[in-house]
Formats: sequence, C-alpha cells, structure tokens
Amino acid sequence: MSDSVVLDPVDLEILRLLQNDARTTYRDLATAVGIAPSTCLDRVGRLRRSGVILGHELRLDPARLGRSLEALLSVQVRPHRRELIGPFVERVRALPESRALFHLTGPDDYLVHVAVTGTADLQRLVLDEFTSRREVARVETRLIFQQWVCGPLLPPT
Amino acid sequence: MSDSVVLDPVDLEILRLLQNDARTTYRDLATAVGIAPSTCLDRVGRLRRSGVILGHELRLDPARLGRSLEALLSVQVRPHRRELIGPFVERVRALPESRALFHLTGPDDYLVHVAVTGTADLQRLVLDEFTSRREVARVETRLIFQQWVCGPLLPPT
DNA sequence: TGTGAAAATTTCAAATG
DNA sequence: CATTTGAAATTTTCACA
Repeated sequence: MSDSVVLDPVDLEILRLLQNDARTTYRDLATAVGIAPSTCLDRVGRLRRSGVILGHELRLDPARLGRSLEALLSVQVRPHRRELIGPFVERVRALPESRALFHLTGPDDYLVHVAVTGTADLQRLVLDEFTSRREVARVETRLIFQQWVCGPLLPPT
Repeated sequence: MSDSVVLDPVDLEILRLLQNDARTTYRDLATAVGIAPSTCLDRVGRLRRSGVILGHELRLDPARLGRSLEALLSVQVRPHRRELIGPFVERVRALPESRALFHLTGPDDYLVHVAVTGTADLQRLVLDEFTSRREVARVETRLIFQQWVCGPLLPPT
C-alpha cells in the first residue's frame, strides 16, 4: 500500500511538468516529453491509480480570503492515549481555521497550522478550541511571519 | 496588493468545488452553481488574476517517490540579521528535501518541513546543510508520525 | 506506444437583458 | 455591464493498429 513505485525518466519528467502547472494539457505534456498524447493520458492515469498522484489541488491565498494571520500551535495532549487523541485529531481537522495537522515526536505531540482573521480570532481559537479542552495540557502559539512552498518534490534525476 | 477581495456566494461556491477537485470542468462547475460555463470561465479567470487562486498544483505522495520519512526542523539563525537570513532562506528553499519553510515568532526562527529517504538521509541533511553552517545556532529535529491536510480554506458562508 | 477519429470541453465574439 | 448563447478551436479519450 505504501510501496515505492517504479518510475522511469518519462514519468519523472511528466511529474516535474505537472508540478509546475497541474493544468498542463496532455498535448503539451506529450510534446514536452516526446511521446503521444494518448500515452501521456495512460501514464498519468497509472500514476494516479498507483497513488503517486494524490490529487489536483487549488492553491488559494488565505490573506485574500480574509485570513491574513497564520500561526502554528504546538499542542500537548495528555494523557496521550488513543481514546483521547482520535477525537482530538478529528475535532482539529474539522475546524475551518485548520490548514494542516502533524503528529510529531518530541514533547509537543501535535502541530496545528491555522489561518485566522486576526489576533482576536486567534485568541478565541486557542482559548475556545484548545486550552478549554480537558485533554489539552499545553498550547504554544507561534505566528508565521512568512512562508515558502518549496520546489518540486522529486527524486534526483 | 494584499487586499481582501470581494467574493459573492457564487465565487465561494466555485472555490469550494475546485478545492475538492481542481480538475472539475467549467461545464460541471456551471451546472453545480447555476450559471453558464462561459461565465464560470470568466469568474475563475478573475479569481486567478485577483490573486485569490495562486495556482493549480499536483499533490504527490512523498512515500511513493522514495521519501518515506518526513520531519520538521526548528532552526535558530544567529545573529538574526538580514544579511544572514536572506541567503539562509534561499539555500533551504533550494534543497530538494525541503517541502516548506516558515519564518516564525519565538525562540526558534525557522521551521523547515523536509521529506527524506530515511534516518541516515535525515542525519546527513541536518549535519551537512544546517549544523555545519556558521549562522545556524541550533537545530531541533522532530519526526512526523502522521499528517493531515485540512478541509477547504474558506470563509464561513 | 502510436494513430486517428469521436466525444467532450474550453474559449470567444456577438447577442441579450 | 455581467451574463448567456452558440459556434469554432482545442483537448481528452478510446478503439484499433
């Protein structure tokens, strides 16, 4: 289920191109990698079915949607048992402010990436959705000054 | 440049649908929100030009690409001056292992999300690309057990 | 994997309210 | 002036070589 997949140079080149713009047409893709459009269709379909391609996503600007403040919350959940962390994860995932959630090693069990309208909204979020919870032992808030999405996630050619 | 944009309910519904699948056709989008496909084209174009839509991205599974270990590195850059942090940011962004980079408030200046092939690769990355640097005062590594991408980033309806 | 043709979609100019 | 119509251009998709 989580096995690495065999990818030939053509597959890699296709992924590289699609990472720059997921809307690149099969026709353009085909001419770029030197195969027929139908073969491209085939390959991309295979990459999707094999799980290498998880999905086509729209990247939105939170600031333009009124969420101009982003932050990372480090959260300790105690006791750290399945009965408690399952519901905790689900609640956090369901929050409209949540962008991403990580379960980590180390003293802080979870890291939550949130986007809010401002500091008041952030305070409300921390107090009402985190520290007020019995299982949340500690929350540490760090604001995000700036963030960068890094280049194509691809194995070296 | 970073102003919030006026979005009517139709725009929001379009964004909501495209967040679930960025490849939804204008035709399907149109029937779903109750307008003509050409108007959809127009609206999506406007959303792109206004900066709400930053791009169409492919989401890949790092594990299937041979990067089955992910981690977060907290990094202190000292002294924290522009002459040093500029090049630091650029170097980190250029690493093939980097997935995302955050500049944060708090004692740890940067958080780097990396995807590597295994612990040996992670050790090499930390030692050769971070702690060996004069400006890097401290690196704290936390492994990612599990991560979740959270639901559509959208203002409440 | 490629070819070629059919189906579907995108795109645009002109028309509409 | 945003929206729709309708038709042309392009792209996707599929059967078959």
